[in-house]
Amino acid sequence: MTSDAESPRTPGTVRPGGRTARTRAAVRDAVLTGLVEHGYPGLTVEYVAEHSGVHKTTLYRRWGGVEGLVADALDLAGEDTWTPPDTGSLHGDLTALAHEVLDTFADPAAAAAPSAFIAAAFQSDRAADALRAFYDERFRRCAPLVERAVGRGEVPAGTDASAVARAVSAPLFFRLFITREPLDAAVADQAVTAVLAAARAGAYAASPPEPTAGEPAGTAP
Amino acid sequence: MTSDAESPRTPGTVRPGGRTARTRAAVRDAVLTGLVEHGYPGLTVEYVAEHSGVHKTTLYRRWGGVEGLVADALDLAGEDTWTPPDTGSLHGDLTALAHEVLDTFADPAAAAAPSAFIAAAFQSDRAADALRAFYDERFRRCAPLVERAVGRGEVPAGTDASAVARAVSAPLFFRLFITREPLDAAVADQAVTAVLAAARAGAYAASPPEPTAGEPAGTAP
DNA sequence: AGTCAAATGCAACCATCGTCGCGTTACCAT
DNA sequence: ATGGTAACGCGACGATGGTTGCATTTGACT
Repeated sequence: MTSDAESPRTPGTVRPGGRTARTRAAVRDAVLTGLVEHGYPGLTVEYVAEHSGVHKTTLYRRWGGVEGLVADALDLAGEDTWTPPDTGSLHGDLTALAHEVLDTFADPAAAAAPSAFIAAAFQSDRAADALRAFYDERFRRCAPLVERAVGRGEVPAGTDASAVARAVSAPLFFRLFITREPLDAAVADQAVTAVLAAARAGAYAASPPEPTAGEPAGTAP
Repeated sequence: MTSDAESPRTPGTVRPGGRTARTRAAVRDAVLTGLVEHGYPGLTVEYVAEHSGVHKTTLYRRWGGVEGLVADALDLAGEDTWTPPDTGSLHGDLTALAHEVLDTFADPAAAAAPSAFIAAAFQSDRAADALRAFYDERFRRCAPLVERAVGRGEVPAGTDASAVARAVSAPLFFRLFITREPLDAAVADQAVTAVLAAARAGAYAASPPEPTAGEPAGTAP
Protein backbone atom coordinates (compact mmCIF):
# COMPACT_ATOMS: atom_id res chain seq x y z
CA MET A 1 0.00 0.00 0.00
CA THR A 2 1.20 3.44 -0.83
CA SER A 3 -0.80 4.99 1.96
CA ASP A 4 0.68 8.08 3.51
CA ALA A 5 -0.21 9.49 6.90
CA GLU A 6 -2.56 12.46 6.81
CA SER A 7 -1.89 13.35 3.18
CA PRO A 8 1.51 15.08 2.95
CA ARG A 9 0.48 15.82 -0.63
CA THR A 10 -1.66 18.89 -0.24
CA PRO A 11 -2.21 20.23 -3.74
CA GLY A 12 -2.24 23.91 -4.31
CA THR A 13 0.28 24.79 -1.65
CA VAL A 14 3.54 24.51 -3.51
CA ARG A 15 2.59 26.74 -6.37
CA PRO A 16 0.20 29.32 -4.96
CA GLY A 17 0.45 31.82 -7.79
CA GLY A 18 -1.45 32.56 -10.97
CA ARG A 19 -3.83 29.85 -11.98
CA THR A 20 -4.03 28.25 -8.58
CA ALA A 21 -5.10 31.53 -7.02
CA ARG A 22 -7.65 32.17 -9.72
CA THR A 23 -9.03 28.69 -9.32
CA ARG A 24 -9.35 29.17 -5.62
CA ALA A 25 -11.20 32.47 -5.98
CA ALA A 26 -13.60 31.11 -8.58
CA VAL A 27 -14.34 28.10 -6.42
CA ARG A 28 -14.99 30.11 -3.29
CA ASP A 29 -17.39 32.27 -5.22
CA ALA A 30 -19.24 29.31 -6.64
CA VAL A 31 -19.49 27.71 -3.21
CA LEU A 32 -21.08 30.81 -1.76
CA THR A 33 -23.49 31.04 -4.66
CA GLY A 34 -24.44 27.41 -4.36
CA LEU A 35 -24.89 27.74 -0.64
CA VAL A 36 -27.40 30.56 -0.93
CA GLU A 37 -29.12 28.81 -3.78
CA HIS A 38 -29.51 25.27 -2.53
CA GLY A 39 -28.30 25.37 1.05
CA TYR A 40 -25.72 23.00 2.40
CA PRO A 41 -27.61 19.76 1.85
CA GLY A 42 -28.24 20.70 -1.76
CA LEU A 43 -24.70 21.78 -2.47
CA THR A 44 -22.89 19.35 -4.73
CA VAL A 45 -19.34 19.48 -5.99
CA GLU A 46 -20.60 19.08 -9.51
CA TYR A 47 -22.55 22.28 -9.07
CA VAL A 48 -19.39 24.04 -7.93
CA ALA A 49 -17.51 22.56 -10.87
CA GLU A 50 -20.15 23.80 -13.27
CA HIS A 51 -20.34 27.33 -11.88
CA SER A 52 -16.65 27.86 -11.27
CA GLY A 53 -15.30 26.46 -14.49
CA VAL A 54 -13.00 24.25 -12.44
CA HIS A 55 -13.11 20.59 -13.20
CA LYS A 56 -14.76 18.18 -10.82
CA THR A 57 -11.63 16.13 -10.41
CA THR A 58 -9.65 19.16 -9.32
CA LEU A 59 -12.20 19.98 -6.67
CA TYR A 60 -12.05 16.48 -5.24
CA ARG A 61 -8.27 16.53 -5.33
CA ARG A 62 -7.72 19.86 -3.66
CA TRP A 63 -10.68 20.10 -1.30
CA GLY A 64 -11.60 16.49 -0.83
CA GLY A 65 -15.31 17.08 -1.31
CA VAL A 66 -18.11 19.33 -0.17
CA GLU A 67 -16.84 19.42 3.40
CA GLY A 68 -13.53 20.94 2.45
CA LEU A 69 -15.09 23.36 0.02
CA VAL A 70 -17.37 24.76 2.69
CA ALA A 71 -14.64 24.84 5.31
CA ASP A 72 -12.42 26.81 2.98
CA ALA A 73 -15.20 29.26 2.21
CA LEU A 74 -15.76 29.65 5.92
CA ASP A 75 -12.12 30.43 6.56
CA LEU A 76 -12.48 33.18 4.02
CA ALA A 77 -15.67 34.51 5.59
CA GLY A 78 -13.80 35.18 8.81
CA GLU A 79 -11.38 37.50 7.09
CA ASP A 80 -13.67 40.49 6.97
CA THR A 81 -13.54 43.88 8.61
CA TRP A 82 -16.51 43.57 10.92
CA THR A 83 -16.43 45.66 14.07
CA PRO A 84 -18.92 45.78 16.90
CA PRO A 85 -21.32 48.70 17.25
CA ASP A 86 -20.49 51.71 19.41
CA THR A 87 -23.59 53.60 20.42
CA GLY A 88 -22.38 55.11 23.65
CA SER A 89 -24.11 52.77 26.05
CA LEU A 90 -23.91 49.06 26.75
CA HIS A 91 -27.64 48.72 26.31
CA GLY A 92 -27.43 50.36 22.93
CA ASP A 93 -24.45 48.31 21.85
CA LEU A 94 -25.97 45.01 22.84
CA THR A 95 -29.27 45.91 21.24
CA ALA A 96 -27.51 46.78 18.02
CA LEU A 97 -25.64 43.50 18.23
CA ALA A 98 -28.79 41.49 18.75
CA HIS A 99 -30.64 43.25 15.97
CA GLU A 100 -27.73 42.63 13.67
CA VAL A 101 -28.27 38.93 14.16
CA LEU A 102 -31.98 39.44 13.81
CA ASP A 103 -31.69 41.28 10.52
CA THR A 104 -29.20 38.84 9.08
CA PHE A 105 -31.39 35.83 9.63
CA ALA A 106 -34.59 37.61 8.69
CA ASP A 107 -33.24 37.96 5.18
CA PRO A 108 -33.15 34.54 3.52
CA ALA A 109 -30.36 35.54 1.17
CA ALA A 110 -28.17 36.82 3.98
CA ALA A 111 -29.00 33.91 6.24
CA ALA A 112 -28.19 31.20 3.72
CA ALA A 113 -24.43 31.21 4.08
CA PRO A 114 -24.24 31.36 7.89
CA SER A 115 -26.91 28.70 8.19
CA ALA A 116 -25.07 26.52 5.75
CA PHE A 117 -21.86 26.87 7.72
CA ILE A 118 -23.55 25.84 10.92
CA ALA A 119 -25.16 22.91 9.18
CA ALA A 120 -21.85 21.89 7.65
CA ALA A 121 -20.24 21.74 11.08
CA PHE A 122 -22.52 18.83 11.91
CA GLN A 123 -21.04 16.76 9.16
CA SER A 124 -17.48 17.93 8.92
CA ASP A 125 -14.82 18.35 11.54
CA ARG A 126 -13.02 20.77 9.29
CA ALA A 127 -16.09 22.94 9.05
CA ALA A 128 -16.56 22.70 12.81
CA ASP A 129 -13.01 23.88 13.40
CA ALA A 130 -13.46 26.73 10.96
CA LEU A 131 -16.71 27.71 12.63
CA ARG A 132 -15.13 27.71 16.06
CA ALA A 133 -12.32 29.89 14.82
CA PHE A 134 -14.78 32.22 13.16
CA TYR A 135 -16.83 32.83 16.29
CA ASP A 136 -13.78 33.00 18.47
CA GLU A 137 -12.54 35.86 16.35
CA ARG A 138 -15.96 37.50 16.32
CA PHE A 139 -16.30 37.52 20.07
CA ARG A 140 -12.74 38.63 20.49
CA ARG A 141 -13.57 41.73 18.49
CA CYS A 142 -16.43 42.44 20.88
CA ALA A 143 -14.07 42.90 23.80
CA PRO A 144 -13.75 46.69 23.41
CA LEU A 145 -17.50 46.96 23.61
CA VAL A 146 -17.55 45.57 27.12
CA GLU A 147 -14.39 47.34 28.15
CA ARG A 148 -16.02 50.64 27.32
CA ALA A 149 -18.96 49.67 29.47
CA VAL A 150 -16.61 48.84 32.32
CA GLY A 151 -15.01 52.22 31.88
CA ARG A 152 -18.40 53.87 32.16
CA GLY A 153 -19.13 51.87 35.27
CA GLU A 154 -22.08 50.11 33.67
CA VAL A 155 -20.80 46.67 34.59
CA PRO A 156 -18.35 45.44 37.22
CA ALA A 157 -14.65 45.44 36.44
CA GLY A 158 -13.39 42.02 35.46
CA THR A 159 -16.46 41.21 33.43
CA ASP A 160 -15.62 38.66 30.75
CA ALA A 161 -16.06 40.56 27.51
CA SER A 162 -16.56 37.65 25.16
CA ALA A 163 -18.94 35.98 27.61
CA VAL A 164 -21.27 38.94 27.38
CA ALA A 165 -21.22 38.90 23.60
CA ARG A 166 -21.88 35.19 23.59
CA ALA A 167 -24.73 35.57 26.04
CA VAL A 168 -26.52 38.00 23.78
CA SER A 169 -26.23 35.79 20.71
CA ALA A 170 -26.99 32.49 22.38
CA PRO A 171 -30.76 32.87 22.88
CA LEU A 172 -31.21 34.03 19.31
CA PHE A 173 -29.25 31.21 17.71
CA PHE A 174 -30.89 28.80 20.10
CA ARG A 175 -34.31 29.73 18.77
CA LEU A 176 -33.12 29.81 15.21
CA PHE A 177 -31.37 26.48 14.99
CA ILE A 178 -32.27 24.38 18.00
CA THR A 179 -35.87 24.96 18.93
CA ARG A 180 -36.71 26.35 15.48
CA GLU A 181 -38.95 29.03 16.92
CA PRO A 182 -39.63 32.26 15.06
CA LEU A 183 -37.56 35.26 15.97
CA ASP A 184 -38.74 38.81 16.50
CA ALA A 185 -37.56 42.06 18.02
CA ALA A 186 -39.20 41.27 21.34
CA VAL A 187 -37.06 38.17 21.74
CA ALA A 188 -33.92 40.10 20.87
CA ASP A 189 -34.75 42.85 23.32
CA GLN A 190 -35.52 40.36 26.04
CA ALA A 191 -32.16 38.74 25.49
CA VAL A 192 -30.45 42.10 25.83
CA THR A 193 -32.38 42.94 28.98
CA ALA A 194 -31.48 39.62 30.54
CA VAL A 195 -27.79 39.86 29.72
CA LEU A 196 -27.65 43.40 30.96
CA ALA A 197 -29.18 42.43 34.28
CA ALA A 198 -26.89 39.44 34.64
CA ALA A 199 -23.81 41.44 33.73
CA ARG A 200 -24.63 44.13 36.28
CA ALA A 201 -25.02 41.44 38.89
CA GLY A 202 -21.53 40.20 38.07
CA ALA A 203 -22.61 36.90 36.55
CA TYR A 204 -19.99 37.27 33.84
CA ALA A 205 -17.14 38.13 36.14
CA ALA A 206 -13.81 36.83 34.92
CA SER A 207 -12.82 33.31 35.82
CA PRO A 208 -11.93 32.78 39.48
CA PRO A 209 -8.35 31.84 40.53
CA GLU A 210 -8.88 28.15 39.73
CA PRO A 211 -9.64 27.84 36.01
CA THR A 212 -10.58 24.16 36.26
CA ALA A 213 -14.12 23.24 37.18
CA GLY A 214 -15.19 23.37 40.78
CA GLU A 215 -17.78 24.97 42.99
CA PRO A 216 -18.06 28.55 41.84
CA ALA A 217 -18.56 30.45 45.03
CA GLY A 218 -19.30 33.76 43.42
CA THR A 219 -22.91 34.01 44.54
CA ALA A 220 -22.40 33.80 48.26
CA PRO A 221 -22.84 37.16 50.01
CA MET B 1 -50.02 15.11 -13.79
CA THR B 2 -51.66 13.25 -10.96
CA SER B 3 -50.11 15.59 -8.46
CA ASP B 4 -52.07 16.01 -5.26
CA ALA B 5 -51.65 18.75 -2.71
CA GLU B 6 -49.62 17.74 0.32
CA SER B 7 -50.07 14.00 -0.25
CA PRO B 8 -53.58 12.98 0.78
CA ARG B 9 -52.31 9.46 0.20
CA THR B 10 -50.49 8.76 3.41
CA PRO B 11 -49.93 5.02 3.49
CA GLY B 12 -50.19 3.27 6.77
CA THR B 13 -52.98 5.40 8.13
CA VAL B 14 -56.03 3.56 6.89
CA ARG B 15 -55.03 0.21 8.25
CA PRO B 16 -53.10 0.93 11.41
CA GLY B 17 -53.27 -2.56 12.86
CA GLY B 18 -51.10 -5.66 12.89
CA ARG B 19 -48.36 -5.62 10.33
CA THR B 20 -48.37 -1.87 9.86
CA ALA B 21 -47.79 -1.29 13.55
CA ARG B 22 -45.03 -3.87 13.69
CA THR B 23 -43.36 -2.34 10.67
CA ARG B 24 -43.50 1.07 12.22
CA ALA B 25 -41.96 -0.07 15.49
CA ALA B 26 -39.16 -1.98 13.77
CA VAL B 27 -38.37 1.01 11.60
CA ARG B 28 -38.27 3.49 14.47
CA ASP B 29 -35.87 1.24 16.29
CA ALA B 30 -33.61 0.89 13.29
CA VAL B 31 -33.60 4.64 12.74
CA LEU B 32 -32.47 5.28 16.29
CA THR B 33 -29.76 2.66 16.00
CA GLY B 34 -28.55 4.07 12.73
CA LEU B 35 -28.55 7.58 14.10
CA VAL B 36 -26.30 6.74 17.02
CA GLU B 37 -24.09 4.64 14.80
CA HIS B 38 -23.53 6.87 11.78
CA GLY B 39 -25.14 10.17 12.69
CA TYR B 40 -27.65 11.91 10.50
CA PRO B 41 -25.44 12.45 7.47
CA GLY B 42 -24.47 8.80 7.46
CA LEU B 43 -27.97 7.50 7.89
CA THR B 44 -29.28 5.86 4.75
CA VAL B 45 -32.67 4.31 4.13
CA GLU B 46 -30.96 1.18 2.93
CA TYR B 47 -29.39 0.84 6.34
CA VAL B 48 -32.81 1.16 7.93
CA ALA B 49 -34.21 -1.38 5.48
CA GLU B 50 -31.44 -3.81 6.31
CA HIS B 51 -31.74 -3.45 10.09
CA SER B 52 -35.52 -3.35 10.30
CA GLY B 53 -36.36 -6.15 7.91
CA VAL B 54 -38.69 -3.76 6.09
CA HIS B 55 -38.18 -3.41 2.39
CA LYS B 56 -36.55 -0.30 0.98
CA THR B 57 -39.52 0.47 -1.21
CA THR B 58 -41.88 0.48 1.73
CA LEU B 59 -39.71 2.95 3.57
CA TYR B 60 -39.69 5.35 0.64
CA ARG B 61 -43.42 4.98 0.17
CA ARG B 62 -44.47 5.52 3.74
CA TRP B 63 -41.83 7.92 4.98
CA GLY B 64 -40.64 9.53 1.80
CA GLY B 65 -36.97 9.16 2.63
CA VAL B 66 -34.52 9.80 5.43
CA GLU B 67 -36.19 13.09 6.35
CA GLY B 68 -39.50 11.47 7.14
CA LEU B 69 -37.90 8.61 8.97
CA VAL B 70 -36.09 10.94 11.31
CA ALA B 71 -39.09 13.19 11.77
CA ASP B 72 -41.20 10.22 12.75
CA ALA B 73 -38.59 9.01 15.20
CA LEU B 74 -38.48 12.48 16.66
CA ASP B 75 -42.22 12.58 17.16
CA LEU B 76 -41.84 9.40 19.11
CA ALA B 77 -38.99 10.78 21.18
CA GLY B 78 -41.24 13.52 22.48
CA GLU B 79 -43.68 11.01 23.93
CA ASP B 80 -41.66 10.26 27.02
CA THR B 81 -42.29 10.86 30.69
CA TRP B 82 -39.59 13.41 31.38
CA THR B 83 -40.24 15.81 34.24
CA PRO B 84 -38.13 18.72 35.42
CA PRO B 85 -36.06 18.45 38.60
CA ASP B 86 -37.44 19.58 41.95
CA THR B 87 -34.66 20.29 44.40
CA GLY B 88 -36.41 22.84 46.58
CA SER B 89 -34.75 25.96 45.20
CA LEU B 90 -34.68 27.65 41.83
CA HIS B 91 -30.92 27.66 41.84
CA GLY B 92 -30.85 23.95 42.48
CA ASP B 93 -33.48 23.22 39.86
CA LEU B 94 -31.79 25.24 37.15
CA THR B 95 -28.42 23.76 38.00
CA ALA B 96 -29.86 20.27 37.73
CA LEU B 97 -31.42 21.23 34.42
CA ALA B 98 -28.17 22.56 33.04
CA HIS B 99 -26.18 19.57 34.19
CA GLU B 100 -28.71 17.28 32.61
CA VAL B 101 -27.91 18.86 29.28
CA LEU B 102 -24.23 18.71 30.13
CA ASP B 103 -24.29 15.03 30.97
CA THR B 104 -26.35 14.11 27.94
CA PHE B 105 -23.97 15.68 25.49
CA ALA B 106 -20.87 14.57 27.31
CA ASP B 107 -21.80 10.99 26.54
CA PRO B 108 -21.37 10.38 22.82
CA ALA B 109 -23.94 7.60 22.78
CA ALA B 110 -26.56 9.70 24.50
CA ALA B 111 -25.74 12.77 22.43
CA ALA B 112 -25.99 11.06 19.07
CA ALA B 113 -29.75 11.04 18.71
CA PRO B 114 -30.42 14.62 19.86
CA SER B 115 -27.57 15.92 17.72
CA ALA B 116 -28.89 14.03 14.75
CA PHE B 117 -32.33 15.52 15.24
CA ILE B 118 -30.95 19.01 15.34
CA ALA B 119 -28.88 18.34 12.26
CA ALA B 120 -31.87 16.88 10.48
CA ALA B 121 -33.86 20.04 11.07
CA PHE B 122 -31.43 21.87 8.79
CA GLN B 123 -32.37 19.70 5.88
CA SER B 124 -35.97 18.84 6.49
CA ASP B 125 -38.95 21.01 7.29
CA ARG B 126 -40.72 18.02 8.77
CA ALA B 127 -37.85 17.41 11.13
CA ALA B 128 -37.80 21.11 12.00
CA ASP B 129 -41.49 21.04 12.85
CA ALA B 130 -41.04 17.93 14.95
CA LEU B 131 -38.10 19.52 16.74
CA ARG B 132 -40.06 22.66 17.49
CA ALA B 133 -42.92 20.62 18.88
CA PHE B 134 -40.49 18.59 20.96
CA TYR B 135 -38.89 21.58 22.63
CA ASP B 136 -42.19 23.36 23.02
CA GLU B 137 -43.43 20.41 25.02
CA ARG B 138 -40.20 20.23 26.99
CA PHE B 139 -40.31 23.84 28.08
CA ARG B 140 -44.00 23.61 28.81
CA ARG B 141 -43.22 20.90 31.32
CA CYS B 142 -40.75 23.24 33.00
CA ALA B 143 -43.48 25.69 33.92
CA PRO B 144 -44.11 24.21 37.40
CA LEU B 145 -40.45 24.66 38.18
CA VAL B 146 -40.68 28.42 37.82
CA GLU B 147 -44.11 28.62 39.37
CA ARG B 148 -42.73 27.05 42.50
CA ALA B 149 -39.99 29.64 42.53
CA VAL B 150 -42.57 32.39 42.21
CA GLY B 151 -44.43 30.87 45.11
CA ARG B 152 -41.28 30.99 47.19
CA GLY B 153 -40.72 34.57 46.19
CA GLU B 154 -37.45 33.81 44.45
CA VAL B 155 -38.49 35.54 41.26
CA PRO B 156 -41.11 38.18 40.49
CA ALA B 157 -44.69 37.11 39.82
CA GLY B 158 -45.47 37.03 36.11
CA THR B 159 -42.12 35.57 35.21
CA ASP B 160 -42.38 33.66 31.94
CA ALA B 161 -41.73 30.07 32.94
CA SER B 162 -40.67 28.67 29.60
CA ALA B 163 -38.47 31.70 28.96
CA VAL B 164 -36.41 30.86 32.00
CA ALA B 165 -36.01 27.25 30.95
CA ARG B 166 -35.02 28.32 27.48
CA ALA B 167 -32.52 30.84 28.85
CA VAL B 168 -30.69 28.15 30.77
CA SER B 169 -30.41 25.81 27.81
CA ALA B 170 -29.56 28.41 25.20
CA PRO B 171 -25.92 29.12 26.16
CA LEU B 172 -25.16 25.42 26.35
CA PHE B 173 -26.63 24.51 23.00
CA PHE B 174 -25.08 27.62 21.54
CA ARG B 175 -21.63 26.42 22.50
CA LEU B 176 -22.37 22.87 21.46
CA PHE B 177 -23.76 23.43 18.01
CA ILE B 178 -23.05 26.99 16.92
CA THR B 179 -19.64 28.04 18.15
CA ARG B 180 -18.54 24.44 18.65
CA GLU B 181 -16.73 25.26 21.88
CA PRO B 182 -16.13 22.64 24.54
CA LEU B 183 -18.57 22.47 27.40
CA ASP B 184 -17.82 22.08 31.07
CA ALA B 185 -19.44 22.51 34.45
CA ALA B 186 -18.16 26.05 34.79
CA VAL B 187 -20.05 27.11 31.70
CA ALA B 188 -23.22 25.45 32.90
CA ASP B 189 -22.94 27.10 36.29
CA GLN B 190 -22.30 30.47 34.76
CA ALA B 191 -25.41 30.09 32.65
CA VAL B 192 -27.44 29.32 35.74
CA THR B 193 -25.99 32.26 37.62
CA ALA B 194 -26.77 34.61 34.77
CA VAL B 195 -30.33 33.42 34.32
CA LEU B 196 -30.96 33.60 38.02
CA ALA B 197 -29.75 37.19 38.18
CA ALA B 198 -31.78 38.15 35.15
CA ALA B 199 -34.90 36.44 36.43
CA ARG B 200 -34.65 38.18 39.79
CA ALA B 201 -34.33 41.48 37.98
CA GLY B 202 -37.56 40.73 36.16
CA ALA B 203 -36.01 40.31 32.72
CA TYR B 204 -38.30 37.38 32.01
CA ALA B 205 -41.46 39.08 33.16
CA ALA B 206 -44.45 38.26 31.03
CA SER B 207 -44.88 40.37 27.93
CA PRO B 208 -45.65 44.02 28.67
CA PRO B 209 -48.89 45.67 27.42
CA GLU B 210 -47.45 46.27 23.95
CA PRO B 211 -46.21 42.94 22.58
CA THR B 212 -44.73 44.50 19.45
CA ALA B 213 -41.24 45.91 19.53
CA GLY B 214 -40.54 49.29 20.98
CA GLU B 215 -38.15 50.94 23.35
CA PRO B 216 -37.92 48.65 26.32
CA ALA B 217 -37.99 51.11 29.17
CA GLY B 218 -37.36 48.65 31.94
CA THR B 219 -33.84 49.71 32.71
CA ALA B 220 -34.41 53.32 33.68
CA PRO B 221 -34.12 53.90 37.43
C1' DA C 1 -66.04 -17.48 6.05
C1' DG C 2 -65.35 -14.69 2.10
C1' DT C 3 -64.07 -10.65 -0.42
C1' DC C 4 -61.65 -6.39 -1.56
C1' DA C 5 -58.37 -3.12 -1.26
C1' DA C 6 -54.59 -1.35 1.42
C1' DA C 7 -49.99 -2.26 2.52
C1' DT C 8 -45.84 -4.66 1.62
C1' DG C 9 -42.35 -7.46 -0.97
C1' DC C 10 -39.62 -8.03 -5.10
C1' DA C 11 -36.52 -7.11 -8.92
C1' DA C 12 -34.98 -4.40 -12.32
C1' DC C 13 -34.02 0.24 -13.85
C1' DC C 14 -32.09 5.05 -13.99
C1' DA C 15 -29.72 8.91 -12.06
C1' DT C 16 -26.02 10.77 -9.66
C1' DC C 17 -21.85 10.78 -7.01
C1' DG C 18 -17.09 9.86 -6.35
C1' DT C 19 -12.76 7.84 -8.37
C1' DC C 20 -9.00 6.70 -11.66
C1' DG C 21 -5.47 6.88 -15.48
C1' DC C 22 -3.56 9.71 -18.53
C1' DG C 23 -2.67 13.77 -21.37
C1' DT C 24 -2.17 18.93 -21.16
C1' DT C 25 -1.28 23.42 -19.22
C1' DA C 26 1.45 26.83 -17.04
C1' DC C 27 3.97 28.23 -12.60
C1' DC C 28 8.58 28.50 -10.86
C1' DA C 29 13.53 28.04 -10.85
C1' DT C 30 17.64 28.02 -13.36
C1' DA D 1 14.28 31.05 -22.62
C1' DT D 2 13.73 26.77 -21.28
C1' DG D 3 13.07 22.59 -18.87
C1' DG D 4 10.72 20.17 -14.91
C1' DT D 5 6.95 19.30 -12.36
C1' DA D 6 2.94 20.79 -9.79
C1' DA D 7 -1.62 21.60 -10.87
C1' DC D 8 -5.37 21.03 -13.85
C1' DG D 9 -8.52 19.15 -17.63
C1' DC D 10 -10.69 15.22 -19.69
C1' DG D 11 -13.36 11.06 -20.37
C1' DA D 12 -14.87 6.86 -18.63
C1' DC D 13 -15.70 3.61 -15.02
C1' DG D 14 -17.75 1.51 -10.63
C1' DA D 15 -20.72 2.13 -6.72
C1' DT D 16 -24.52 3.70 -4.23
C1' DG D 17 -29.04 5.82 -3.72
C1' DG D 18 -33.63 6.43 -5.17
C1' DT D 19 -37.64 5.21 -8.36
C1' DT D 20 -41.06 2.34 -10.85
C1' DG D 21 -44.34 -1.66 -12.34
C1' DC D 22 -46.15 -5.68 -10.86
C1' DA D 23 -47.02 -9.75 -7.81
C1' DT D 24 -48.18 -11.06 -3.07
C1' DT D 25 -49.71 -10.76 1.53
C1' DT D 26 -52.93 -9.35 5.02
C1' DG D 27 -55.95 -6.41 7.66
C1' DA D 28 -60.79 -4.74 7.77
C1' DC D 29 -65.59 -5.14 6.49
C1' DT D 30 -69.91 -7.75 5.29
